[in-house]
Amino acid sequence: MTTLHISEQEQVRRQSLEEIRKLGIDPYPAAMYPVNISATKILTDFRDGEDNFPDVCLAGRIMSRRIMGNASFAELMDSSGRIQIYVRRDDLCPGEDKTLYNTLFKKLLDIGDIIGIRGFAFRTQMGEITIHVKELTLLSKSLRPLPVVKEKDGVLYDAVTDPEMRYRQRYVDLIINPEVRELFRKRTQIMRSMRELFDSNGYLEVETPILQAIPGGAAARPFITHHNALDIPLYLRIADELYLKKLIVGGYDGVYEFSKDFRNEGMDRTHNPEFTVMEIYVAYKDYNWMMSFTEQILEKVATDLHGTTRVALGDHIIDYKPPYRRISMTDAIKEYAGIDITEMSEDDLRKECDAAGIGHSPSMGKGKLIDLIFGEKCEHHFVQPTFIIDYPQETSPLTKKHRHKAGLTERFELIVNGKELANAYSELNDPIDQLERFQEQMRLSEKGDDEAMFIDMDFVRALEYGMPPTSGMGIGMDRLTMFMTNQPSIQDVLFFPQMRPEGQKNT
RNA sequence: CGGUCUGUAGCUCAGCUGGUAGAGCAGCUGACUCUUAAUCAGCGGGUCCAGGGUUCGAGUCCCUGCAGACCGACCA
Repeated sequence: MTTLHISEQEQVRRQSLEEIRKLGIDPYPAAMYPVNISATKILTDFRDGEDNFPDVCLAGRIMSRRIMGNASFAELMDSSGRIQIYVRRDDLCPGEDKTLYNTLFKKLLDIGDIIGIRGFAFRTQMGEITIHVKELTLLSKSLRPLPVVKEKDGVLYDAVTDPEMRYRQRYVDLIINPEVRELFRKRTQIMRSMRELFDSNGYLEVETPILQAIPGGAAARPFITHHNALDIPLYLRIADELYLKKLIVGGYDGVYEFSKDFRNEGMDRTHNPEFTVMEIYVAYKDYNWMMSFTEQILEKVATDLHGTTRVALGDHIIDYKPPYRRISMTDAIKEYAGIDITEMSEDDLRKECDAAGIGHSPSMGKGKLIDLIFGEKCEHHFVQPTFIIDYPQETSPLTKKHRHKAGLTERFELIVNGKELANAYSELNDPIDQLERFQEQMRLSEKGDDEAMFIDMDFVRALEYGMPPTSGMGIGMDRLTMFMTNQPSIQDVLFFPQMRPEGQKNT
Protein backbone atom coordinates (compact mmCIF):
# COMPACT_ATOMS: atom_id res chain seq x y z
CA MET A 1 0.00 0.00 0.00
CA THR A 2 1.06 3.58 -0.51
CA THR A 3 0.07 4.68 2.95
CA LEU A 4 3.56 5.92 3.79
CA HIS A 5 3.25 9.57 2.95
CA ILE A 6 -0.30 9.92 1.77
CA SER A 7 -3.22 10.00 4.15
CA GLU A 8 -6.38 8.08 3.56
CA GLN A 9 -8.19 11.22 2.49
CA GLU A 10 -5.50 12.10 -0.01
CA GLN A 11 -5.70 8.61 -1.50
CA VAL A 12 -9.43 8.99 -1.90
CA ARG A 13 -8.95 12.24 -3.73
CA ARG A 14 -6.37 10.77 -6.06
CA GLN A 15 -8.77 7.96 -6.86
CA SER A 16 -11.50 10.48 -7.54
CA LEU A 17 -9.11 12.28 -9.87
CA GLU A 18 -8.65 9.10 -11.90
CA GLU A 19 -12.36 8.43 -12.05
CA ILE A 20 -12.98 11.97 -13.24
CA ARG A 21 -10.54 11.34 -16.06
CA LYS A 22 -12.28 8.06 -16.86
CA LEU A 23 -15.53 9.98 -17.25
CA GLY A 24 -13.78 11.97 -19.96
CA ILE A 25 -13.61 15.11 -17.82
CA ASP A 26 -10.34 17.05 -17.67
CA PRO A 27 -9.75 17.87 -13.99
CA TYR A 28 -7.39 20.69 -14.96
CA PRO A 29 -8.88 22.19 -18.11
CA ALA A 30 -6.88 24.72 -20.06
CA ALA A 31 -9.69 26.85 -21.40
CA MET A 32 -10.48 30.16 -19.74
CA TYR A 33 -13.70 30.28 -17.77
CA PRO A 34 -16.05 33.15 -18.59
CA VAL A 35 -16.62 34.57 -15.10
CA ASN A 36 -18.91 37.59 -15.29
CA ILE A 37 -19.57 38.54 -11.69
CA SER A 38 -18.28 38.15 -8.12
CA ALA A 39 -20.05 36.57 -5.18
CA THR A 40 -20.08 39.78 -3.17
CA LYS A 41 -21.50 41.79 -6.06
CA ILE A 42 -24.50 39.46 -6.21
CA LEU A 43 -25.01 39.52 -2.46
CA THR A 44 -24.95 43.31 -2.28
CA ASP A 45 -27.01 44.07 -5.39
CA PHE A 46 -29.66 41.36 -5.25
CA ARG A 47 -33.21 42.76 -5.01
CA ASP A 48 -36.16 40.61 -4.01
CA GLY A 49 -39.08 40.38 -6.41
CA GLU A 50 -36.98 41.43 -9.35
CA ASP A 51 -35.62 39.13 -11.99
CA ASN A 52 -32.06 40.24 -11.37
CA PHE A 53 -29.00 38.11 -12.01
CA PRO A 54 -30.86 35.69 -14.31
CA ASP A 55 -27.62 34.43 -15.83
CA VAL A 56 -24.46 34.66 -13.75
CA CYS A 57 -21.23 32.86 -14.22
CA LEU A 58 -18.79 32.66 -11.38
CA ALA A 59 -15.92 30.54 -10.22
CA GLY A 60 -14.34 29.66 -6.95
CA ARG A 61 -13.52 27.07 -4.36
CA ILE A 62 -16.03 24.69 -2.77
CA MET A 63 -15.88 25.46 0.96
CA SER A 64 -18.70 23.27 2.27
CA ARG A 65 -21.32 20.89 0.97
CA ARG A 66 -24.73 19.82 2.24
CA ILE A 67 -25.94 16.94 0.13
CA MET A 68 -29.56 15.89 0.54
CA GLY A 69 -30.05 13.31 -2.15
CA ASN A 70 -31.30 14.78 -5.36
CA ALA A 71 -30.57 18.37 -4.41
CA SER A 72 -27.67 19.92 -2.58
CA PHE A 73 -26.34 23.12 -1.20
CA ALA A 74 -22.72 24.13 -1.20
CA GLU A 75 -20.70 27.22 -0.51
CA LEU A 76 -18.55 28.69 -3.22
CA MET A 77 -15.79 31.13 -2.32
CA ASP A 78 -14.25 33.47 -4.84
CA SER A 79 -11.80 36.26 -4.13
CA SER A 80 -14.62 38.54 -3.02
CA GLY A 81 -16.27 36.19 -0.55
CA ARG A 82 -18.64 33.28 -0.21
CA ILE A 83 -22.01 32.60 -1.75
CA GLN A 84 -24.30 29.62 -1.40
CA ILE A 85 -25.08 27.56 -4.46
CA TYR A 86 -28.02 25.23 -5.00
CA VAL A 87 -27.49 22.20 -7.19
CA ARG A 88 -30.56 20.20 -8.20
CA ARG A 89 -30.08 16.93 -10.04
CA ASP A 90 -32.73 17.42 -12.69
CA ASP A 91 -31.63 20.97 -13.43
CA LEU A 92 -27.98 20.10 -13.72
CA CYS A 93 -28.83 16.97 -15.74
CA PRO A 94 -32.04 17.61 -17.72
CA GLY A 95 -31.69 14.41 -19.78
CA GLU A 96 -31.53 10.73 -18.86
CA ASP A 97 -27.87 10.77 -17.89
CA LYS A 98 -27.55 11.89 -14.29
CA THR A 99 -23.81 11.20 -14.03
CA LEU A 100 -22.83 14.83 -13.67
CA TYR A 101 -24.86 15.13 -10.47
CA ASN A 102 -24.88 11.61 -9.04
CA THR A 103 -21.27 10.79 -9.71
CA LEU A 104 -19.28 13.94 -10.36
CA PHE A 105 -20.90 16.37 -7.96
CA LYS A 106 -21.93 14.03 -5.18
CA LYS A 107 -19.03 11.60 -5.18
CA LEU A 108 -15.99 12.92 -6.97
CA LEU A 109 -15.95 16.55 -5.95
CA ASP A 110 -14.59 17.62 -2.58
CA ILE A 111 -14.23 20.62 -0.36
CA GLY A 112 -11.36 22.61 -1.81
CA ASP A 113 -12.06 21.88 -5.47
CA ILE A 114 -12.31 24.86 -7.76
CA ILE A 115 -15.39 24.91 -9.97
CA GLY A 116 -17.19 27.26 -12.27
CA ILE A 117 -20.97 27.59 -12.25
CA ARG A 118 -23.60 29.19 -14.43
CA GLY A 119 -27.09 29.82 -13.12
CA PHE A 120 -29.44 32.40 -11.62
CA ALA A 121 -29.78 34.10 -8.25
CA PHE A 122 -32.71 33.54 -5.93
CA ARG A 123 -33.50 33.66 -2.25
CA THR A 124 -34.13 30.39 -0.40
CA GLN A 125 -36.94 29.73 2.06
CA MET A 126 -34.39 30.22 4.80
CA GLY A 127 -33.71 33.67 3.36
CA GLU A 128 -30.24 33.21 1.91
CA ILE A 129 -29.32 34.58 -1.48
CA THR A 130 -28.23 31.59 -3.51
CA ILE A 131 -27.20 30.67 -7.05
CA HIS A 132 -29.36 28.01 -8.65
CA VAL A 133 -26.84 26.09 -10.73
CA LYS A 134 -27.68 25.10 -14.31
CA GLU A 135 -24.14 24.27 -15.45
CA LEU A 136 -21.16 23.13 -13.45
CA THR A 137 -17.55 22.87 -14.65
CA LEU A 138 -14.66 21.40 -12.72
CA LEU A 139 -11.76 23.83 -13.04
CA SER A 140 -9.19 22.34 -10.68
CA LYS A 141 -9.23 19.23 -8.53
CA SER A 142 -7.79 19.61 -5.02
CA LEU A 143 -5.74 16.68 -3.72
CA ARG A 144 -5.21 17.81 -0.15
CA PRO A 145 -7.99 18.10 2.41
CA LEU A 146 -8.50 21.64 3.55
CA PRO A 147 -9.08 22.45 7.21
CA VAL A 148 -12.81 22.96 7.52
CA VAL A 149 -13.74 25.98 9.57
CA LYS A 150 -17.40 26.29 10.45
CA GLU A 151 -19.20 29.30 11.72
CA LYS A 152 -22.51 29.89 13.43
CA ASP A 153 -23.79 33.14 14.91
CA GLY A 154 -20.37 34.65 14.44
CA VAL A 155 -18.65 31.91 16.42
CA LEU A 156 -15.93 30.01 14.61
CA TYR A 157 -15.51 26.30 15.10
CA ASP A 158 -12.19 24.55 14.52
CA ALA A 159 -10.52 27.73 13.35
CA VAL A 160 -6.89 27.22 12.44
CA THR A 161 -4.86 29.46 14.69
CA ASP A 162 -1.55 27.62 14.83
CA PRO A 163 0.95 30.30 13.78
CA GLU A 164 3.36 27.82 12.29
CA MET A 165 0.76 26.47 9.92
CA ARG A 166 -0.47 29.95 9.11
CA TYR A 167 2.99 31.30 8.24
CA ARG A 168 4.49 28.24 6.56
CA GLN A 169 1.38 27.49 4.52
CA ARG A 170 0.13 31.01 4.06
CA TYR A 171 -1.92 29.88 1.06
CA VAL A 172 -4.02 27.74 3.41
CA ASP A 173 -4.31 30.61 5.87
CA LEU A 174 -5.53 32.86 3.07
CA ILE A 175 -8.09 30.31 1.90
CA ILE A 176 -9.66 29.69 5.26
CA ASN A 177 -9.20 33.04 6.99
CA PRO A 178 -10.80 35.74 4.85
CA GLU A 179 -9.68 38.48 7.24
CA VAL A 180 -6.08 37.63 6.37
CA ARG A 181 -6.75 38.27 2.69
CA GLU A 182 -8.32 41.57 3.72
CA LEU A 183 -5.34 42.49 5.87
CA PHE A 184 -2.92 42.17 2.97
CA ARG A 185 -5.24 44.25 0.78
CA LYS A 186 -4.86 46.93 3.42
CA ARG A 187 -1.11 46.62 3.29
CA THR A 188 -1.19 47.31 -0.43
CA GLN A 189 -3.67 50.15 0.10
CA ILE A 190 -1.26 51.83 2.50
CA MET A 191 1.47 51.82 -0.12
CA ARG A 192 -0.98 53.04 -2.75
CA SER A 193 -1.98 56.00 -0.57
CA MET A 194 1.63 57.00 -0.15
CA ARG A 195 2.40 56.64 -3.84
CA GLU A 196 -0.59 58.83 -4.69
CA LEU A 197 0.67 61.58 -2.45
CA PHE A 198 4.25 61.38 -3.68
CA ASP A 199 3.28 61.22 -7.33
CA SER A 200 0.88 64.15 -6.98
CA ASN A 201 3.82 66.14 -5.62
CA GLY A 202 5.82 65.23 -8.71
CA TYR A 203 8.28 62.95 -6.97
CA LEU A 204 9.76 60.07 -8.93
CA GLU A 205 9.54 56.46 -7.85
CA VAL A 206 12.92 54.85 -8.50
CA GLU A 207 14.82 51.62 -7.99
CA THR A 208 18.35 51.39 -6.62
CA PRO A 209 20.68 48.42 -6.18
CA ILE A 210 19.97 45.68 -3.69
CA LEU A 211 23.41 44.13 -4.24
CA GLN A 212 25.92 46.65 -3.03
CA ALA A 213 29.69 46.59 -2.73
CA ILE A 214 29.46 48.85 0.32
CA PRO A 215 26.35 48.46 2.49
CA GLY A 216 25.80 52.06 3.45
CA GLY A 217 23.16 54.39 4.80
CA ALA A 218 22.51 52.75 8.14
CA ALA A 219 24.16 51.10 11.08
CA ALA A 220 23.46 47.39 10.89
CA ARG A 221 25.03 44.04 10.18
CA PRO A 222 24.57 43.07 6.53
CA PHE A 223 24.07 39.79 4.71
CA ILE A 224 27.02 38.97 2.54
CA THR A 225 27.05 37.12 -0.75
CA HIS A 226 29.49 36.62 -3.58
CA HIS A 227 29.50 37.56 -7.23
CA ASN A 228 31.18 34.85 -9.28
CA ALA A 229 32.02 36.73 -12.47
CA LEU A 230 33.49 39.70 -10.65
CA ASP A 231 34.84 37.49 -7.87
CA ILE A 232 34.00 40.04 -5.21
CA PRO A 233 31.86 40.01 -2.10
CA LEU A 234 28.58 41.84 -2.38
CA TYR A 235 26.24 42.86 0.40
CA LEU A 236 22.47 42.92 0.48
CA ARG A 237 21.44 46.48 1.14
CA ILE A 238 20.67 47.67 4.64
CA ALA A 239 19.29 51.01 3.43
CA ASP A 240 18.72 52.98 0.21
CA GLU A 241 19.83 56.33 1.50
CA LEU A 242 23.15 56.92 -0.25
CA TYR A 243 21.93 55.89 -3.69
CA LEU A 244 18.82 58.03 -3.41
CA LYS A 245 20.85 61.06 -2.45
CA LYS A 246 23.10 60.42 -5.45
CA LEU A 247 19.95 60.78 -7.54
CA ILE A 248 19.20 64.12 -5.89
CA VAL A 249 22.72 65.16 -6.88
CA GLY A 250 21.75 64.04 -10.38
CA GLY A 251 19.03 66.65 -10.51
CA TYR A 252 15.71 65.16 -9.45
CA ASP A 253 13.66 67.28 -7.07
CA GLY A 254 12.19 64.33 -5.26
CA VAL A 255 12.80 60.59 -5.38
CA TYR A 256 11.34 57.75 -3.40
CA GLU A 257 11.66 54.00 -3.24
CA PHE A 258 9.74 51.19 -1.60
CA SER A 259 12.51 48.76 -0.96
CA LYS A 260 13.32 45.47 0.63
CA ASP A 261 16.22 45.90 3.02
CA PHE A 262 18.10 43.09 4.72
CA ARG A 263 19.69 42.98 8.13
CA ASN A 264 21.50 40.00 9.52
CA GLU A 265 20.27 40.41 13.07
CA GLY A 266 17.77 38.95 15.46
CA MET A 267 14.27 37.87 14.59
CA ASP A 268 11.32 38.49 16.83
CA ARG A 269 7.84 39.91 16.93
CA THR A 270 8.99 43.17 15.35
CA HIS A 271 12.01 42.16 13.27
CA ASN A 272 12.23 40.08 10.11
CA PRO A 273 15.57 39.64 8.28
CA GLU A 274 14.08 41.17 5.17
CA PHE A 275 11.70 44.04 5.57
CA THR A 276 10.18 46.84 3.59
CA VAL A 277 11.14 50.45 3.94
CA MET A 278 9.96 53.55 2.14
CA GLU A 279 12.61 56.21 1.77
CA ILE A 280 11.99 59.62 0.24
CA TYR A 281 14.34 62.53 -0.47
CA VAL A 282 13.18 66.00 -1.45
CA ALA A 283 15.49 68.79 -2.59
CA TYR A 284 15.38 72.33 -1.16
CA LYS A 285 13.57 71.15 2.00
CA ASP A 286 14.64 70.75 5.61
CA TYR A 287 13.57 68.53 8.45
CA ASN A 288 10.91 71.00 9.59
CA TRP A 289 9.20 70.68 6.24
CA MET A 290 9.62 66.92 6.41
CA MET A 291 7.80 66.81 9.75
CA SER A 292 4.77 68.48 8.20
CA PHE A 293 5.00 66.20 5.19
CA THR A 294 5.17 63.14 7.42
CA GLU A 295 2.03 64.33 9.20
CA GLN A 296 0.37 64.71 5.82
CA ILE A 297 1.39 61.17 4.80
CA LEU A 298 0.06 59.53 7.94
CA GLU A 299 -3.14 61.53 7.93
CA LYS A 300 -3.80 60.42 4.36
CA VAL A 301 -2.87 56.79 4.96
CA ALA A 302 -5.14 56.55 8.01
CA THR A 303 -8.02 58.34 6.33
CA ASP A 304 -7.82 56.36 3.10
CA LEU A 305 -7.78 53.15 5.09
CA HIS A 306 -10.24 53.85 7.88
CA GLY A 307 -12.10 56.99 6.91
CA THR A 308 -10.77 58.64 10.05
CA THR A 309 -7.44 59.60 11.58
CA ARG A 310 -8.29 57.66 14.73
CA VAL A 311 -6.93 54.13 14.56
CA ALA A 312 -7.19 51.40 17.20
CA LEU A 313 -3.88 49.90 18.29
CA GLY A 314 -3.92 47.47 21.19
CA ASP A 315 -5.49 49.24 24.14
CA HIS A 316 -5.03 52.66 22.57
CA ILE A 317 -6.62 54.83 19.94
CA ILE A 318 -3.87 56.50 17.97
CA ASP A 319 -4.90 59.78 16.38
CA TYR A 320 -2.89 60.63 13.29
CA LYS A 321 -4.47 64.05 12.92
CA PRO A 322 -1.76 66.73 12.70
CA PRO A 323 -0.03 68.50 14.25
CA TYR A 324 1.99 66.05 16.32
CA ARG A 325 3.86 66.99 19.44
CA ARG A 326 7.50 67.94 18.87
CA ILE A 327 10.01 67.61 21.67
CA SER A 328 13.78 67.65 21.58
CA MET A 329 15.63 64.58 22.72
CA THR A 330 17.28 66.64 25.46
CA ASP A 331 13.91 67.82 26.79
CA ALA A 332 12.45 64.34 26.51
CA ILE A 333 15.25 62.94 28.66
CA LYS A 334 14.84 65.80 31.13
CA GLU A 335 11.10 65.21 31.35
CA TYR A 336 10.92 61.41 31.48
CA ALA A 337 14.31 60.35 32.84
CA GLY A 338 14.84 63.39 35.06
CA ILE A 339 18.36 63.83 33.68
CA ASP A 340 19.76 67.06 32.28
CA ILE A 341 22.31 65.92 29.74
CA THR A 342 23.19 69.33 28.32
CA GLU A 343 26.48 69.77 30.19
CA MET A 344 27.35 66.12 30.68
CA SER A 345 30.55 64.38 29.68
CA GLU A 346 30.80 60.78 28.53
CA ASP A 347 31.75 59.72 32.06
CA ASP A 348 28.80 61.58 33.56
CA LEU A 349 26.49 59.75 31.15
CA ARG A 350 27.97 56.39 32.12
CA LYS A 351 27.28 57.17 35.76
CA GLU A 352 23.68 58.06 34.91
CA CYS A 353 23.32 54.78 33.05
CA ASP A 354 24.70 52.87 36.03
CA ALA A 355 22.36 54.73 38.38
CA ALA A 356 19.41 53.89 36.19
CA GLY A 357 20.46 50.26 35.81
CA ILE A 358 21.05 50.54 32.07
CA GLY A 359 23.70 48.23 30.69
CA HIS A 360 26.35 49.82 28.48
CA SER A 361 29.70 48.94 26.96
CA PRO A 362 33.04 50.78 26.68
CA SER A 363 32.73 51.01 22.90
CA MET A 364 29.75 53.32 23.31
CA GLY A 365 30.35 56.98 22.77
CA LYS A 366 28.42 59.91 24.18
CA GLY A 367 25.75 59.84 21.50
CA LYS A 368 25.16 56.14 21.88
CA LEU A 369 24.78 56.53 25.64
CA ILE A 370 22.23 59.30 25.19
CA ASP A 371 20.39 57.12 22.71
CA LEU A 372 20.40 54.34 25.25
CA ILE A 373 18.95 56.46 28.03
CA PHE A 374 16.25 57.71 25.68
CA GLY A 375 15.41 54.22 24.51
CA GLU A 376 15.17 52.82 28.01
CA LYS A 377 13.52 55.65 29.89
CA CYS A 378 11.62 57.80 27.45
CA GLU A 379 10.61 56.16 24.22
CA HIS A 380 7.79 54.03 25.62
CA HIS A 381 6.04 57.10 27.04
CA PHE A 382 5.21 58.43 23.59
CA VAL A 383 2.03 56.66 22.59
CA GLN A 384 0.45 59.31 20.38
CA PRO A 385 2.52 60.35 17.36
CA THR A 386 5.42 62.45 18.61
CA PHE A 387 8.45 63.87 16.85
CA ILE A 388 11.65 63.52 18.84
CA ILE A 389 14.02 66.08 17.37
CA ASP A 390 17.69 67.09 17.42
CA TYR A 391 19.83 64.00 17.93
CA PRO A 392 23.49 63.85 18.96
CA GLN A 393 25.90 64.23 16.07
CA GLU A 394 27.82 61.08 16.84
CA THR A 395 24.95 58.69 16.08
CA SER A 396 23.80 60.67 13.04
CA PRO A 397 26.73 60.66 10.61
CA LEU A 398 24.64 61.51 7.55
CA THR A 399 22.78 64.41 9.15
CA LYS A 400 23.38 68.10 8.85
CA LYS A 401 24.62 69.85 11.99
CA HIS A 402 21.91 71.76 13.76
CA ARG A 403 21.67 75.34 12.57
CA HIS A 404 21.66 76.68 16.20
CA LYS A 405 22.44 73.89 18.66
CA ALA A 406 26.08 72.81 18.91
CA GLY A 407 26.78 69.08 18.95
CA LEU A 408 23.31 68.23 17.71
CA THR A 409 21.89 67.44 14.31
CA GLU A 410 18.71 68.29 12.45
CA ARG A 411 17.14 64.89 12.78
CA PHE A 412 13.80 63.60 13.97
CA GLU A 413 12.28 60.27 14.71
CA LEU A 414 8.55 59.81 14.80
CA ILE A 415 7.51 57.71 17.78
CA VAL A 416 4.12 56.00 17.84
CA ASN A 417 3.01 53.60 20.55
CA GLY A 418 6.48 53.79 22.06
CA LYS A 419 8.16 52.60 18.86
CA GLU A 420 10.09 54.31 16.10
CA LEU A 421 7.99 54.64 12.99
CA ALA A 422 9.97 57.12 10.91
CA ASN A 423 13.45 58.57 10.85
CA ALA A 424 14.41 61.72 8.97
CA TYR A 425 16.89 64.53 8.68
CA SER A 426 18.12 67.59 6.97
CA GLU A 427 20.64 65.71 4.87
CA LEU A 428 24.28 66.49 5.28
CA ASN A 429 25.48 67.91 1.94
CA ASP A 430 28.87 69.34 2.97
CA PRO A 431 31.29 66.82 1.40
CA ILE A 432 34.20 67.71 3.65
CA ASP A 433 32.08 67.40 6.79
CA GLN A 434 30.67 64.13 5.43
CA LEU A 435 34.12 62.66 4.94
CA GLU A 436 35.08 63.64 8.48
CA ARG A 437 31.92 62.00 9.83
CA PHE A 438 32.74 58.81 7.96
CA GLN A 439 36.25 58.90 9.42
CA GLU A 440 34.76 59.34 12.88
CA GLN A 441 32.69 56.20 12.19
CA MET A 442 35.91 54.41 11.31
CA ARG A 443 37.37 55.37 14.67
CA LEU A 444 34.23 54.04 16.42
CA SER A 445 34.58 50.85 14.45
CA GLU A 446 38.16 50.46 15.61
CA LYS A 447 36.95 51.06 19.16
CA GLY A 448 34.72 47.99 18.78
CA ASP A 449 31.42 49.36 17.50
CA ASP A 450 30.60 46.63 14.98
CA GLU A 451 27.75 48.53 13.43
CA ALA A 452 29.55 51.76 12.66
CA MET A 453 29.16 52.82 9.04
CA PHE A 454 31.51 52.05 6.19
CA ILE A 455 33.08 54.86 4.20
CA ASP A 456 31.50 55.25 0.78
CA MET A 457 33.90 57.37 -1.26
CA ASP A 458 31.62 57.44 -4.27
CA PHE A 459 28.98 59.08 -2.11
CA VAL A 460 31.49 61.69 -0.95
CA ARG A 461 32.47 62.27 -4.57
CA ALA A 462 28.83 62.81 -5.48
CA LEU A 463 28.47 65.38 -2.71
CA GLU A 464 31.57 67.14 -4.01
CA TYR A 465 29.70 67.86 -7.22
CA GLY A 466 27.08 69.55 -5.03
CA MET A 467 23.81 68.31 -3.58
CA PRO A 468 21.06 70.82 -2.95
CA PRO A 469 19.85 71.19 0.60
CA THR A 470 17.67 68.13 0.96
CA SER A 471 15.50 66.45 3.52
CA GLY A 472 15.01 62.70 3.58
CA MET A 473 12.80 60.38 5.52
CA GLY A 474 12.35 56.64 5.94
CA ILE A 475 9.32 54.74 7.19
CA GLY A 476 9.29 51.09 8.16
CA MET A 477 6.42 49.82 6.07
CA ASP A 478 5.94 46.61 8.01
CA ARG A 479 5.71 48.51 11.24
CA LEU A 480 3.39 51.09 9.69
CA THR A 481 1.17 48.27 8.49
CA MET A 482 1.18 46.75 11.96
CA PHE A 483 0.15 50.09 13.43
CA MET A 484 -2.54 50.79 10.85
CA THR A 485 -4.08 47.31 11.00
CA ASN A 486 -3.65 46.67 14.72
CA GLN A 487 -1.43 43.62 14.36
CA PRO A 488 0.92 42.73 17.20
CA SER A 489 3.58 40.91 15.20
CA ILE A 490 5.48 41.50 11.98
CA GLN A 491 4.82 37.94 10.85
CA ASP A 492 1.17 38.83 10.53
CA VAL A 493 1.82 41.59 8.01
CA LEU A 494 4.28 39.63 5.86
CA PHE A 495 2.90 37.02 3.48
CA PHE A 496 5.90 34.77 4.01
CA PRO A 497 7.80 35.65 7.18
CA GLN A 498 11.21 34.08 7.59
CA MET A 499 11.00 30.70 9.32
CA ARG A 500 13.42 27.95 10.08
CA PRO A 501 13.42 25.52 7.16
CA GLU A 502 11.01 22.66 7.60
CA GLY A 503 12.40 19.26 8.38
CA GLN A 504 11.52 16.28 6.26
CA LYS A 505 8.11 15.84 7.71
CA ASN A 506 5.89 17.54 5.16
CA THR A 507 6.73 17.37 1.50
C1' C B 1 21.14 32.90 24.39
C1' G B 2 17.90 32.03 29.33
C1' G B 3 12.86 30.93 31.57
C1' U B 4 7.73 29.04 30.92
C1' C B 5 4.47 26.32 27.86
C1' U B 6 3.21 23.27 23.51
C1' G B 7 3.76 19.03 19.74
C1' U B 8 -1.78 12.89 19.78
C1' A B 9 -6.34 11.26 13.05
C1' G B 10 -6.68 15.87 7.27
C1' C B 11 -8.44 20.09 11.15
C1' U B 12 -9.75 21.51 16.46
C1' C B 13 -8.71 19.10 20.83
C1' A B 14 -9.49 15.03 25.19
C1' G B 15 -6.39 11.19 27.23
C1' C B 16 -6.19 11.21 35.71
C1' U B 17 -1.57 8.44 40.09
C1' G B 18 2.26 4.37 33.65
C1' G B 19 -1.61 -1.01 31.39
C1' U B 20 0.05 -0.40 23.41
C1' A B 21 -5.56 5.58 22.03
C1' G B 22 -10.77 8.81 22.02
C1' A B 23 -14.56 12.99 20.60
C1' G B 24 -16.43 16.69 17.11
C1' C B 25 -15.65 18.24 12.23
C1' A B 26 -13.62 16.30 7.64
C1' G B 27 -13.59 11.25 4.86
C1' C B 28 -16.14 6.50 3.20
C1' U B 29 -21.22 3.54 2.54
C1' G B 30 -26.45 4.38 2.58
C1' A B 31 -31.24 7.66 3.20
C1' C B 32 -33.31 12.48 2.21
C1' U B 33 -35.32 17.76 -4.15
C1' C B 34 -34.97 24.86 -0.02
C1' U B 35 -30.26 23.08 3.56
C1' U B 36 -27.02 26.24 6.39
C1' A B 37 -22.10 24.15 12.50
C1' A B 38 -27.91 20.37 7.73
C1' U B 39 -29.92 15.73 9.79
C1' C B 40 -30.20 10.24 10.45
C1' A B 41 -27.88 5.05 10.31
C1' G B 42 -23.31 2.50 9.73
C1' C B 43 -17.79 2.27 8.69
C1' G B 44 -12.67 3.27 8.22
C1' G B 45 -8.59 6.27 9.58
C1' G B 46 -2.78 7.07 14.23
C1' U B 47 5.56 6.62 13.11
C1' C B 48 0.98 9.72 19.95
C1' C B 49 7.44 15.26 16.78
C1' A B 50 12.41 12.25 16.61
C1' G B 51 16.10 9.35 19.23
C1' G B 52 17.68 7.16 23.66
C1' G B 53 16.65 5.55 28.86
C1' U B 54 13.76 3.63 33.35
C1' U B 55 10.04 -0.37 33.57
C1' C B 56 7.22 -6.79 32.84
C1' G B 57 4.81 -2.65 30.24
C1' A B 58 5.61 4.47 28.13
C1' G B 59 1.12 9.00 24.56
C1' U B 60 1.95 9.34 29.98
C1' C B 61 8.09 9.26 33.81
C1' C B 62 13.63 10.78 32.76
C1' C B 63 17.50 12.56 29.19
C1' U B 64 18.90 14.54 24.39
C1' G B 65 17.46 16.66 19.98
C1' C B 66 13.88 19.08 16.45
C1' A B 67 9.90 22.54 15.66
C1' G B 68 6.64 26.33 17.50
C1' A B 69 4.37 30.08 21.02
C1' C B 70 4.95 33.52 25.05
C1' C B 71 8.29 36.30 28.38
C1' G B 72 13.17 38.23 29.05
C1' A B 73 18.42 39.25 27.00
C1' C B 74 20.84 40.82 22.63
C1' C B 75 19.57 43.55 18.38
C1' A B 76 17.01 49.15 15.55
